[in-house]
Amino acid sequence: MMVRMVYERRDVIPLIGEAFRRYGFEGTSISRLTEHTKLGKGSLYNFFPGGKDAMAEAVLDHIHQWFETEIFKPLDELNPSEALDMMFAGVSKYFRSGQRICLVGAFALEETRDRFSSAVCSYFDRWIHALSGALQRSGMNSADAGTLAAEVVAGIQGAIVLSRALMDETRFAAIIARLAQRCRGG
Amino acid sequence: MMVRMVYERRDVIPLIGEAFRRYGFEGTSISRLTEHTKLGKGSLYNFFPGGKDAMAEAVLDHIHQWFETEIFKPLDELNPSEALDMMFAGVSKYFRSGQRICLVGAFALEETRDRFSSAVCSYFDRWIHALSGALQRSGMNSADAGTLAAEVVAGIQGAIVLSRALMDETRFAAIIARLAQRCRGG
DNA sequence: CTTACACTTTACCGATAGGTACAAAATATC
DNA sequence: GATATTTTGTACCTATCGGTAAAGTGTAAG
Repeated sequence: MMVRMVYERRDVIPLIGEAFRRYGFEGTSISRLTEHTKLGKGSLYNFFPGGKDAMAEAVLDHIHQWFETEIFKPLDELNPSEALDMMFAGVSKYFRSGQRICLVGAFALEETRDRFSSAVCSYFDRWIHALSGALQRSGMNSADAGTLAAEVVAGIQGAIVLSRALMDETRFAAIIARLAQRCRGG
Repeated sequence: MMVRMVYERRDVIPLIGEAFRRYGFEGTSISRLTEHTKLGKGSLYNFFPGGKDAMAEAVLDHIHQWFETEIFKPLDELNPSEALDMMFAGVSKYFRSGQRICLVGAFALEETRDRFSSAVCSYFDRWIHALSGALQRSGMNSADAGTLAAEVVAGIQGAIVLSRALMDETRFAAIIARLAQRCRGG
């Protein structure tokens, strides 16, 4: 077994993710990634023999894992009220009040959706079902919980778009607050 | 004055817009635009001496004009209930139940936002204010109307993201229906 | 018919795209 | 320390990128 190196595959995935966030999938060139990761082309293709597509796949998987442990699992297992607080606080921090985009949402809007459709689909599907489950455990009936869950997940995506478009972080916070309120039955 | 030709500048703008929608700004190459518009490179640069940026600017302007006459003006001038119906019906048709993306929203997520920030910002600003005005005329107080307007515009953007991610048009319709219901005070 | 101008076609430009080849260097195993 | 394996740097490949130049073609006004 090798001793932990400064740059392993798993260390470079978040850096690639940030580059995709900033420039989009098409707008991120390999040479831009070498600057951003401080890794040569050879190293990049050594870690990701599948090229840019494989990098995107790895990034999407990494994101899904983060949400799985930080958001989805708590929604499944914790008591609903606590889990909902955790979710809204978690996404506000993760998306930096809308200044950091949701890469999965951005991919859904691009042509790249077709290339990574299963990753994109499973992320949102998992989120909605986890949220819907928590809402049901908090006393909501199944149909209402499903509708509200989809509404909330969509609302978060929309809040990112809007706060970035208007370059106003407070928009994100305001919309998130309203969504949280409605989950509490307001 | 010249006789109306088959391809004028204004005829080609929607075609360029559709290409941007499908492939994104970075993903749309000039050669792809020549195929999509059936115009040579020379013709394109004759119509848009500023290149791809000028094309995007023209497309954004064209979109804003469409919304101005079909959505924003009615919200300003018609009676609120009628204007709201028109808005929800209009966007559902325009975005083809989420299968056709909002280019302005997509630009807000990309790096291109910085290049076209004023067009992106004014589009959403205008929409929110027009909607807020209609909601106020329907009896809502100013603060609530402003909050709900932002929520609805964000919700529409989120509905596009979600329905595309899940490849399910019915999601779009369901979320739009709920947003409409809340505008009617439900 | 001629002149003027709008439009199109074609060839071309340097830069950069994603990707490969391969030798050198670093590291791990024995 | 010798050997096997990973990791890295560099040079290189073809294709395409956005954009330009200029000659040619069509149309319209005088």
